Amino acid sequence: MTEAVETVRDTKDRILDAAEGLFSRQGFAATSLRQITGEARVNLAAVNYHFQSKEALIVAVIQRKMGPINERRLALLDALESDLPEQAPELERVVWALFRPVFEARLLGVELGNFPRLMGRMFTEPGDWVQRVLGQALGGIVERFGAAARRALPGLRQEDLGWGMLFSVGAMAHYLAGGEILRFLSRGQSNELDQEEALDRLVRFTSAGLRAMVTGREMSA
Amino acid sequence: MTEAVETVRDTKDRILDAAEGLFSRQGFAATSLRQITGEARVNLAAVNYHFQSKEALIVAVIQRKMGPINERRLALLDALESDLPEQAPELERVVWALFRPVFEARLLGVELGNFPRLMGRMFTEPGDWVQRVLGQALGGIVERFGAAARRALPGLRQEDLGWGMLFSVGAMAHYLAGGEILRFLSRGQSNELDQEEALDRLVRFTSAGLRAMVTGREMSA
DNA sequence: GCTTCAGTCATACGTTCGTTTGAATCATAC
DNA sequence: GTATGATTCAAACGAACGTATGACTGAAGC
Repeated sequence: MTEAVETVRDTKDRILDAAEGLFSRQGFAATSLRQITGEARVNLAAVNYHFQSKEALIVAVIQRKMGPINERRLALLDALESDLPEQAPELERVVWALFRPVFEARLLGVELGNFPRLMGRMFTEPGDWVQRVLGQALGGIVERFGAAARRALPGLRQEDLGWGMLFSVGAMAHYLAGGEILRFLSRGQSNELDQEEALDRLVRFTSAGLRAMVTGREMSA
Repeated sequence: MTEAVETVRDTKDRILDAAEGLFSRQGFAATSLRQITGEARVNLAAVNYHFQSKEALIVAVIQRKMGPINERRLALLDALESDLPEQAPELERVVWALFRPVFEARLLGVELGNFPRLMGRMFTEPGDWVQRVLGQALGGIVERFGAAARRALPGLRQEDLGWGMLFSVGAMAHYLAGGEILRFLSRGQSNELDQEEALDRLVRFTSAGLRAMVTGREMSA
């Protein structure tokens, strides 16, 4: 009985879900609307009806999950800072607040689904406008977490922070997007993708890397 | 006088050069053969004549630069190990030998051109067969450098190494592929892309991260 | 000087792409 | 029950895709 009725919300969400999964596995350019509507079992024209274009669909896919993730990030950082109002929080805790929301299976009732892997792809996805959407969505996040990191790590210059963030985001994105390559690099020794262990490892790796970015500033040559 | 004669080598290389640049900027799927032949100023059919297909062209683009890079990597590592035959080389030196060839402007007479950026993209590129080409090209490298890293870092388990390599490759790939995002993350403070500084930063970041992967191995619950 | 053959060229093939159209279908309100 | 507005549907659009074809070009071999 329930399956006979398919509301608009069903259709839009089914499109978004199918698109998210296919984009994460194949990338934006290599995924056709016919694949998406086929997997979502909706009519081809539904994409251009509910969204206006393929490009707008991509933006919708990103924004649906990116907003809640960023809210959660800020909430975690707020909690950290109000926990010890006087002193700066430990660097590991700041980094943890940045990465944790991406690893959470459920997020304020929002299933992440295939979004983490898609998020990993986005950062290296070609196309100026994808980068623009990403930059717009991350603007405030970079500012807040950058300030927190510099408070947690005295001596870290703005320039050092930029490099550290670049590498950290790369490490995260690569893990999230990584399919077979993890198993390959570790030669089968790594355990199956345990989210908690992965988050812990990532936090430790990037925190140590960030610390190594602060230098005594001897003139290099 | 020189421009009137265009040999086969000219044509094949012009295709490879144009393809490398376009692939690195747009990705494989989003780049059409007409774009490539247009930029290379050769006939459309030349691609399917000199290479058999678009897919084979991609493989050719990758292998042209990947081989020399890996040879150079092994040469640098050999030099390191024969330098101090008794003791293990410092971790930073091992990591340096792994990354340095990608950053070198000239490499055994081979111009790297747009390949570094393409290399950054490849790791997150969708498509099973791209991953297969990559894995095949990197097999020996992972083995040799993994062993060297474990000798440089006693206590680093195979599992730890797998995670560390995953994050390290991600950091490298993200920097190489990164276009505007570096300037964005650093809020305009970072200097222009200075290859030497970038390599130094990357080595410091990933070495510190790798060191943080070795743990006392208390059962994590 | 004729043959040979690797290379280049314009052109077209069949397919798939994103998008559009207009009719059919449905729930809701009166 | 009939009108209304939103949604779904099959079908088609023109454009762009990767690939294939066959004629043309030019230097090398004899």
